[in-house]
Amino acid sequence: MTAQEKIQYEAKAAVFKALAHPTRLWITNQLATGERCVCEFVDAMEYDFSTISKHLAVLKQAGIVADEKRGKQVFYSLKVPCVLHFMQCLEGVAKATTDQKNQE
Amino acid sequence: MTAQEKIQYEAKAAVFKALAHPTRLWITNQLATGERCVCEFVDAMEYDFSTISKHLAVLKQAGIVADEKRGKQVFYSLKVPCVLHFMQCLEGVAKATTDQKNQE
DNA sequence: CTTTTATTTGGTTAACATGCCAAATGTTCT
DNA sequence: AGAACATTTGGCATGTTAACCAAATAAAAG
Repeated sequence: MTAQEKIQYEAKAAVFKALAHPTRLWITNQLATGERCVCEFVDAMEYDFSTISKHLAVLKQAGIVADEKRGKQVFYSLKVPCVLHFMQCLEGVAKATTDQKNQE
Repeated sequence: MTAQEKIQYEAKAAVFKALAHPTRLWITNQLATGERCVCEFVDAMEYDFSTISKHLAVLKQAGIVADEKRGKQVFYSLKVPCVLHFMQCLEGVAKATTDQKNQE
């Protein structure tokens, strides 16, 4: 593996890492149908404002979402729609692992 | 979010988490063209046998790869090819973040 | 059956992630 | 300007991850 390749894999791994949390995955999925205000996420989840805000910062930093301030509110939107396709593909994998857990 | 949905997102996040490491992403990509023996990964990377083995265990646990012992060696293969498509899609995102880093 | 080869498992340590609270920032309304 | 609202930032406690080394297992060869 060359130094260049290493950088490439690190960059891609960072994107996976940003998505590797149920809350952030849920947020991403919420953006499938269009932009959302931070307040909408907070209302729908049991978490603190600051917690949601930090999750959004992680997604933004990874280049997965974009933010735009309009008035007092901040709206987030999805920059990488292919995440949704991949999530769909994982439907089966996730089912297998949860079934496995239930068996134990 | 219902309890059922929560479980779904947790299961999918677990898959992202398993892929969220440069070494594991590289391993996954190596499997694109077919199965590989553990020893091949160790030869190509600078890491310890045990380190590689643990990365493979993470991928296996997540349902991303399958393992098969043949003789003294263990061969790993890719169970979820759509990971490769997604990695390809991330080409652009990863490039943007590395460019951003270079600018700093 | 002992040695060699291939791989996994256990233990340890340092770095990182997550959630909450409190405080800071920025925007609109009065 | 000052109050009120929406969001971000900093700090802290707790839990998790990643790497190495050493020891354990498992198959094959001598």
